[in-house]
Amino acid sequence: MTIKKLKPTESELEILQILWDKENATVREVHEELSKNKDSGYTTTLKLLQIMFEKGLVTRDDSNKTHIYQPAVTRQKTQKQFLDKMINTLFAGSSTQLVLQALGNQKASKDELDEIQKYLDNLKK
Amino acid sequence: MTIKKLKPTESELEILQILWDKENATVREVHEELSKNKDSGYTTTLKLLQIMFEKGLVTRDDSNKTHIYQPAVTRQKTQKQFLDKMINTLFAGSSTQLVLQALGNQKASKDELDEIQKYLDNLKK
DNA sequence: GCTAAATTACGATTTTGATCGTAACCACAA
DNA sequence: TTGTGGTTACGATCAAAATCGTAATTTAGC
Repeated sequence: MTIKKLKPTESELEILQILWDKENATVREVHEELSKNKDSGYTTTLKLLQIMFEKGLVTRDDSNKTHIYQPAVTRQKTQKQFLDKMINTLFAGSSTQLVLQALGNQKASKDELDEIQKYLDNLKK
Repeated sequence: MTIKKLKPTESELEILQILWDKENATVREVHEELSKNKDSGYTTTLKLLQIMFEKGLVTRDDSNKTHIYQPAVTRQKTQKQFLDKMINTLFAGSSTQLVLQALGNQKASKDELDEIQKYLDNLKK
């Protein structure tokens, strides 16, 4: 069970986001969605998906002419992967620091804060 | 005063970390520190610092033969920059999600949890 | 079967980041 | 003066990622 430590690139992350949201999608669908934020050609998107397939980041159903892609890595695992990395390279290994910074940076609603609070209480047992 | 939105690369971040810790440092000092984790040549570190200087990520005192480098961007601002980016590309814009994930991933000490709690209380006013 | 439209496959190019080799430079001591 | 050790400057190379152009393939409609 060789755990492949493949870190998606920036572009691959954008595509994963779309696939996570849609569950699955064709190249065209992914491309349409991508086009809202950037403008690169259709074949670029295609190529990226092909590369991601080779890397094992996505799977695909190619039984029909138009292939259908699905994410092969979970949102959660990927989030964790990047969070850990970030904690190490930017927060000197302290997740607490990251949390404090995140809380300070963004304005969270009362409900959200409550949710965090609840989770905290739970953690502290 | 358009602050250039330069995103440090992975390698540049490693160097910034060192400079933030040391306040300032020579190329050799940075290189020594870097060498603990990776092994690349001295001139590589030098080149990186020169590029970072051109980008405005660091300043330097070159009044002496041995130049002394200082960070030109703050740890805080850089952390925020990457956090925001991450929240957008991986957490669908929800900082709360990121916080919960971070709290779940890493084990924090009682003291740290208390600290977060305190901060939370403060936020909720 | 034949063509048109859409798709995939694939190679080539471009860009960016990281790495290094070598020359030039400088200070100091023998 | 000359050489030595440590430094900066700079170009070249290497690797990875992103982008695109074009050919081949497939399917549907005639």
